Amino acid sequence: MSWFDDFNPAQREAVTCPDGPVLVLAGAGAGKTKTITGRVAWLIDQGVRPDRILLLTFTRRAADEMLRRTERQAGAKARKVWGGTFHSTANSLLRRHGRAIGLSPAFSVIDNADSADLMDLIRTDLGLAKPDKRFPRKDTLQAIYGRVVSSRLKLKQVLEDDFPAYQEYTEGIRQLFEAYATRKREQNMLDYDDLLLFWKALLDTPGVGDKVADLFDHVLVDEYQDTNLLQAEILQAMRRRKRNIMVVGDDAQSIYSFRSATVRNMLDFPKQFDGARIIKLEENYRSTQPILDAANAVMEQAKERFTKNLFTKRAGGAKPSIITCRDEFAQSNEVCERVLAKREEGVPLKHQAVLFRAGHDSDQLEVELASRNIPFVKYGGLKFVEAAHVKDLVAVLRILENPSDRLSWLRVLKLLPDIGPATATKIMMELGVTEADGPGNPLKALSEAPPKTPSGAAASFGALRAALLEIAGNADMSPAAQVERIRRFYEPVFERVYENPTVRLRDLDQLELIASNAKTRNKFITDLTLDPPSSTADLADQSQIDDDHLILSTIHSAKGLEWDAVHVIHAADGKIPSDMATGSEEDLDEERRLLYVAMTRAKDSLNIYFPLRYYHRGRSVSDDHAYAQMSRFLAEVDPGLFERVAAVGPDQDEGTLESVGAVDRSGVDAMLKGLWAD
DNA sequence: AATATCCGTATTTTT
DNA sequence: TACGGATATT
Repeated sequence: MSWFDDFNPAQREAVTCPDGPVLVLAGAGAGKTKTITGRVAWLIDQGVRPDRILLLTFTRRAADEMLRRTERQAGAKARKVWGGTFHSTANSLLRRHGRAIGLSPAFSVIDNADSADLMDLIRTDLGLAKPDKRFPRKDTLQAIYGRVVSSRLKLKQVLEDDFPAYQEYTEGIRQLFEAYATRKREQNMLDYDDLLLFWKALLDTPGVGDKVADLFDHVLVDEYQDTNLLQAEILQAMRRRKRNIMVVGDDAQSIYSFRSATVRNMLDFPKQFDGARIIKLEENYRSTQPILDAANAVMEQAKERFTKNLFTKRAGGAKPSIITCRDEFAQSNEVCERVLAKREEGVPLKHQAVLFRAGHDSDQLEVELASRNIPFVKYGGLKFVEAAHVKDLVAVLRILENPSDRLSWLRVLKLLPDIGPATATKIMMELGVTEADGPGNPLKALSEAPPKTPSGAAASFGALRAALLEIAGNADMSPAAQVERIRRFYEPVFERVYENPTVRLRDLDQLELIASNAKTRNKFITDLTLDPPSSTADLADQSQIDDDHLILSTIHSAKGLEWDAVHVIHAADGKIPSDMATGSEEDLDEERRLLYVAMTRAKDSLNIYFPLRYYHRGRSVSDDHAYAQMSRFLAEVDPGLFERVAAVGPDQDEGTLESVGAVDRSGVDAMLKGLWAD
């Protein structure tokens, strides 16, 4: 078998090991993807049915990439492998088998923002917002809830550990969460946490649980260090009869603890799965030794340290550079220069990436790239589906899909003039949009007995009604056509509600474009929440994207990827580590791992930039600025591991007028005096 | 009851 | 800053 030859002994062991639990510890660049895809291909080759293999990955994109690679080795039948994220797998399983636990297959999936809105609603309904003002706000509630579910800890414990300021509201919060769960159940809605929770519940249900678990002969899990306790429990339940499971991960690359991911899952795996075989992949095939040396040095300072150092047989290579820039503008300039220089050396743009901590860290660079006509695609930090206007339009689709979805009704109705929460509630009552999924049919009511509305809202309510009824009465309408039809109602409304309609209008175009790729409305809505566009390329007209383009990405979104040349920007204290994450040693260690992940994405060339000065953006034209320190993670390692460079950027000193002629204050003085004369 | 205005505060990463 | 939330106004 030809593809089989270029595995090293450890990889080969992982690929061909016999049935049973296996833990693969794979350092950065050790051929993790290759090993997993090799394993899947090998299993298929051994006669395992592809549709009985479950491959759990971190993103939809990773799953697609792996299946594509498996296909090369095992042929087209590899397409039948179940691949996806925990959440998307839960979604599929629950749509098929959810009836067994009283879940209608048409359930809708809500994102964190919707979940927070619903909690906010309940908070008001229960009167919890009133008595004092320190009751947690909706986003905090959402965070607490997610933490309780995914860490499997008690509410009391979570509040004590992570939200001590709210401990006195424990009872109120508990009440609210109970009501929240009930409402979701009544309205047939699942949030992200529920997807996992219900999957677990399905597995725990006598009779059904075993059947679901037995759907798969083999389960493989990528990026295991970034799973949470609930996910580990799901895996245990999935594998209680057939114990064939392989998990692959690297404890040094765990960067999702904010989502309750815990490396404990990796450490405990041998306990959870008795007799687990442990295989270590330590040889790095990606980076040059100087890059690895620097990355290892950064990790050495971690408080808690697991991994041994990575090594490579790749000889030579330049030391990574740390480039000190005068300010952010100089940084952008320097990145552009170096990217272009690399391209001159023969490294195409798409084999280069610029990485950063937060989505907006690339804003200034994007301006510079655009002005120089350097094409780029950005991954991560996209807020497309969270934008209010996108949510508005999707809410109309949600109403059509699930007419008892009060949250969406409320959102849409409140857009209309003279309709606020009170009137909206009244209208919902008239339509029979009940809490419970009752016998009433709101759309039928809308058609037969239109509710009374304030006179100011009459016209736009009529437009909404027409759109809803037309789409509901036309079963053949494609998702894109539905979006188009809704826009006819929405755009006039939207121009009244939002300040800058023109910019936002483009998002609606993009939404329509995405809809045109969807088969059904339900799938469109679900995909939008479960697998939202993750890059600017997902949003752009494909023909508009240059063949060769630079990659911009948050470090989180860069996970698992590699490039010839990597440029890490904003390596300043306050950015990496983020100011928001310097509270505890654990937080700091995670930020450190983040930098480690960024550095180990590089194959041949690694440039790390940090601006000395940050201007306070905003208000006046003053030159308010603060000086930054180099990231503490870099400052504390042996300077000999890096090449240090200073870049001042383009010359900004253009001379001042004062130096050109004589000084004349008389005009200004007269003007100032004149201000106060009557 | 809806909307305009003001004030204070959080501010990241993603399924 | 920009946004959410509380208060003032229509």
